[in-house]
Amino acid sequence: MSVDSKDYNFGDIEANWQKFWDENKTFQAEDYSEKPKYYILSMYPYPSGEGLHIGHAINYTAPDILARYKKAQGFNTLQPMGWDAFGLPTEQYAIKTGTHPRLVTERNIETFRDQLKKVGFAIDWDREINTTDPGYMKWTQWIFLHLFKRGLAYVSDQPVWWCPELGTVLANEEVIDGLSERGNHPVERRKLRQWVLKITGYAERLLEGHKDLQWPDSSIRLQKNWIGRSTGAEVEFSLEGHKESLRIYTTRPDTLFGVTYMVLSPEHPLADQLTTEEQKVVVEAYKVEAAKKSDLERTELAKEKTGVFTGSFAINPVNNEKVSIWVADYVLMSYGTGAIMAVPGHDERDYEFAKDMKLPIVKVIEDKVAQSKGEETQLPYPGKGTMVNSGEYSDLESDAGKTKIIEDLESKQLGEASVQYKLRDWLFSRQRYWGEPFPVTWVSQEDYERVVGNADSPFQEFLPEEAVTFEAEGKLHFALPVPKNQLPLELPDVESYQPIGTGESPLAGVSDWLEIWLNTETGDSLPQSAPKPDGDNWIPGTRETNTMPQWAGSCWYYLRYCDSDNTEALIDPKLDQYWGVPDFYIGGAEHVNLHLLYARFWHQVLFDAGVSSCPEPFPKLVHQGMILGEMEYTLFEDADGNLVSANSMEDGDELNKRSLEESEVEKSGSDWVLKSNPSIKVDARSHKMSKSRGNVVNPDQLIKSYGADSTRLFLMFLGPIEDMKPWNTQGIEGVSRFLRRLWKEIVTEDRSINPKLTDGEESNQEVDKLLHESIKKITEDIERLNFNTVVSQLMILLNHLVKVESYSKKTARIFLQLLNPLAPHIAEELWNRLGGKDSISKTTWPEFDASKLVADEVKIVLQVNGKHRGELMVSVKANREEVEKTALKQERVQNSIHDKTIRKMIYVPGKILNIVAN
RNA sequence: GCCUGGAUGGCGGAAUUGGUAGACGCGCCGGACUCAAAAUCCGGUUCCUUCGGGAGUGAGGGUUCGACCCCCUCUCCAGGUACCA
Repeated sequence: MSVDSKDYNFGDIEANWQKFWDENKTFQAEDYSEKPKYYILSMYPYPSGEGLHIGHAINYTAPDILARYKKAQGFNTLQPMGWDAFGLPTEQYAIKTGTHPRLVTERNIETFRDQLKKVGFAIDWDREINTTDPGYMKWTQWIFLHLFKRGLAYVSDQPVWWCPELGTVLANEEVIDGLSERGNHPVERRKLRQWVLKITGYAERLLEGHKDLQWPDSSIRLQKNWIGRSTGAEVEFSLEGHKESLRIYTTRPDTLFGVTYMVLSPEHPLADQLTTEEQKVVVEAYKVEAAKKSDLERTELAKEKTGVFTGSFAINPVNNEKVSIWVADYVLMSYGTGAIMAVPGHDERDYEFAKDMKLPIVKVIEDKVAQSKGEETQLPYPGKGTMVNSGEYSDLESDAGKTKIIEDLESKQLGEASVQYKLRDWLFSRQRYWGEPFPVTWVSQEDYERVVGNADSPFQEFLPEEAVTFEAEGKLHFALPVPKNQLPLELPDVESYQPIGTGESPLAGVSDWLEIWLNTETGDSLPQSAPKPDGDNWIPGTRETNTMPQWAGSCWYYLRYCDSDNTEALIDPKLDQYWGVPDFYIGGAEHVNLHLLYARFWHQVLFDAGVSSCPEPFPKLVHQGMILGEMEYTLFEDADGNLVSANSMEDGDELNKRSLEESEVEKSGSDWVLKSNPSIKVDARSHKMSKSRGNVVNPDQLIKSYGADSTRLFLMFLGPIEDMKPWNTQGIEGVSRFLRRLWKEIVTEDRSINPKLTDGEESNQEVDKLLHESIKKITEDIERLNFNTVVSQLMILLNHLVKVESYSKKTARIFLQLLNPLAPHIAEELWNRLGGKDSISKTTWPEFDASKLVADEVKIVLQVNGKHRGELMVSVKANREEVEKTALKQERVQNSIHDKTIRKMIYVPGKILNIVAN
């Protein structure tokens, strides 16, 4: 099995063992194995045309080490791989080149798979999935139907981000500062028919579920903030001269006495009614202006508050005071009730607005901290405190007052406690071709009711309690689910993937697919271009033209790996019982508020539907840090060619940048300066790898020059997996040298095994001790994912082995087992040459022998007043008195204490003796 | 603004419970081998020093016999988020 070579010929060795693993299915996960299961998952890649990135390599190497280690520990490990293959870049490439996206996708996957195999991952390739595969898509659509049936999917004509350049609508998350996340094109508001998923219905569950998750605290906090639960009250304000009342949401009912005006969002339904004749022109103009304003302008730094008076007044329910009602765009329609009570004394935004509009400001909360210092409460004071100027509630503390006011309002039916979330429902449709079609047919009300009335029809399974409808040109359309027997609903082949410009997807132009005759008995369909078949079971229908966003497929892919070929069910319940959900999930922290939240939502629905037996999809989550490009040094020049120090730049300065070589700069204090002119500071930092910056490191190139093992080792040696760390190509020499040294230590010039390796047990005690220390440390470090120190320890061990006269083959084999998770190819090869049968990947992880770790002597560090003053080797049995006596005789200790009196001595057995003297 | 992380030699990083700061590696310096170079091997490498020592983990203070580690204040960097009432 081994390669016939006297040198460390990593190219042949790696190809040989990769083939071996493939052919022997070494890393196949076994369904229903007796062994305990361990399911390791990494976020699957989007197979872009650019191929594998060094970030992918590091992302997949860490879990691969864990997978190989767990396998050696006796687990039935599952490490799968798949493709998140729907998506915009592929579609855009198709538009540009006229190639079918399916073809582009296949090609890209081919490349990615080859590249991943060349890194040598212990993946069970038999379970590979592809979100664009109809056999996969079927179940994505099936899950959508579950959401549909449960009333969690609805259609809404709503303003969405429309990107003219991309010809599509984007989700809030895909718009950053008014520009598209992909491509940085400007976006604008446009109203379009959209599918929306009611993720807000699961907000509470999503928060509750957090308590059982082993996630980084910061990620939990991020999701918590994103969901943004707040508690307060909804309060009714009656309106002067109107029957209706105005409902507002506040988190601070304790400030009700401080209300001096009210604000409606410009889109508020009562805005028109409340506008008096005299104010009509002003309010109308303001509303038009606000509607035109993009969110880009709303989020612009200059947050000057604007607004206009409606001419109407509201009555404060707690004190019957009359307050003016305004319209202002600092109040959002999409949060709370779209209207607020303004308390300028205790809210910064209201304060700012009140100042500008010269509205009254009242203090109703006393800042106790200021008070205790004898100072006045500074307004606006948004904190809690003692209520003042609040009638019968005065002198109560904020929290107590809050509770009491809510109670009183509730008893008078003027308000009630209320919980609000920042989280919005999930805009779930895209106007694209390359995505999952919605399994929905639009039919007339009459036809819909007929289907509903037919208890035997295959449509029944997914009919919602309340019909999903939308109105267009005065006609109401009803959403009929595509029955399970008709899934998957596949994409039609089209000539052009170009957006048709109306905002609708290219599918809207494919009439043979779009307009159908639908059989209400069987669910079958025919294009309307064909004559209508006989019988009144055939009704006309129109398919949904939106497609699902890329998130859809990734919301549940981890379940499919457990049963990737099942055509009858998403997952066999028995396999769900066996594999459950991943025991370990790793991926970028940037997915916390999107993919990870969406997937949790879907999973909870699938749990409710009985598809999964686990309440949460990802019980343990780890993020890997980004790899930055190599350190770059930048020099700045002004327009006249004068050098400018990096720290003295102003924002508005127009400066030319020039890249410098490392040899042109040096460090001075904490700054980097120009060698030729040390008064000029240069900018020194690592940047995110990007094509445009030209600092992308290609893993193929590294593997070609150094081998997959060196590459893997180096990626891990770079630093802790969760940290962001800069790349440094030179550094790979170190680990490469280490593997070459290892090779030469075991294989001699004539291809035989180095004669210094002996048969039988290890007879060198020092070697044995270090070996067992290494087993212990490496085992613990892998468990803690500290792979960088695993590499260090292996280096320390090898350095020692190289130095000693001889050691046993047994020791060498254990070394290879410890190395195997990180550098599996060379480990397999040398294992084999040392006479190992089969594959090292099938061997059991070595255990350390604690008895080998104890030494006869220990080193005691001597300190005087906490300062290092030498060290002492003493027997482990030495008692305190002996150590103290010997220590005091030491010359360096004597020198430091001779003119002082010893006050006390602190002794930590086996570690330290600190003599306190003055 | 708010919420998270983080800051240790020229560089990446180590120090697991408060106990020798700088493991391991890169780079650099010196040496061996070589006609020479590469590769390899050996030694050195935080700073200052009168060679006794002294200083030192972003800055300043505190707790402690003893602090990279705990507490307070501040600076800078990175990420997230932002009129959410």
